[in-house]
Amino acid sequence: MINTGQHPTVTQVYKARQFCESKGARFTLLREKVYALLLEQQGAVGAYELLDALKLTESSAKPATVYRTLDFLMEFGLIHKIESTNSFVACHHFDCNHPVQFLICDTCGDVTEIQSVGLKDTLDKQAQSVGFSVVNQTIEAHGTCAACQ
Amino acid sequence: MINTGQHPTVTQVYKARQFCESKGARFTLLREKVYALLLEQQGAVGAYELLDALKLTESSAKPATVYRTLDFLMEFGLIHKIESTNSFVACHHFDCNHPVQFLICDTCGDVTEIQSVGLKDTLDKQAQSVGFSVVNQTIEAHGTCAACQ
DNA sequence: AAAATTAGTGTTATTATCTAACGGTTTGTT
DNA sequence: AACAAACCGTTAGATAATAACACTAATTTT
Repeated sequence: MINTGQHPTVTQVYKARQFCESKGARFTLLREKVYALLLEQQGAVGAYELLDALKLTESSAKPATVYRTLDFLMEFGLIHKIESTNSFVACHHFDCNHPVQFLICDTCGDVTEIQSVGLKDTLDKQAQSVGFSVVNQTIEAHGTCAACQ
Repeated sequence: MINTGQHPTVTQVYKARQFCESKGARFTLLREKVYALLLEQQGAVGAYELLDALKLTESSAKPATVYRTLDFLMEFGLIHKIESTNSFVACHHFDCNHPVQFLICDTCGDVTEIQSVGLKDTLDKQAQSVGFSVVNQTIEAHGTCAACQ
């Protein structure tokens, strides 16, 4: 790690660039900006909220701009979509290949990512037992986080 | 069970009416129609697809009509929303109070409901271990069903 | 280096999903 | 009968997402 002492977002963006380039994908300025914006958010953000933020430095940004960029970032696992709220969160450990589940606090909006292999396997096995082969999972829990109780 | 020998939908609608009325809720004609329509579908249906079907017998139906009705049916557990596809499925065992997870076949569109208490508990415990208290869960697996393999 | 190909972006338009608000009607309660 | 609550019709609009096409930048091939 070269960027020791940098602002967390800077470090994370650097990691993301390395990661993308190592896979032969281009981490363009637009992609960097969107990823950085998501990193700065606490909780998940809708695409249009993100669009508004992006417009501050990219006046030409339009819905398609954002959705295309989000698609790219999702494809490489740099961000995740929260299906139950149609919103997006940055992922901090795209490099390891863990399953993903979310704890979404309905009070403060905070989103915690957990990576339970056990949970994933349990669902896979349940599916297997009825002959269903799982390609991807959506596991999201809504409730109240520790801080809000 | 009084309706022995009836068409499955008829029986199920009857059960739903009993269930709602036992809870002091009105199972109106509109609600019955929407629930029956969902029962007849295989797989999940979007609200607008449902709206089109409903219009055949309820020409005044509008988006709000459908969404209000879906909200009611969800509140009483007669149907479920599939968050990852913004669509809806009828539930056949609203009377028992099991957790719900879905297996969604991306090939044929079929949706299988499973009720794994173990899966629910596993997620609850994972959440608890970080002080998060779960109110409701969204668990959906996409992949290929037995018939499509 | 030029040409060809691929990937990325700008832009316009449109579709899909969902909700707010208000008024009238039906149902249940006092 | 009067009242309150729940339900539905209707209009309007908000929010979420995609299609299609032209143009530009990067990469690969020749």
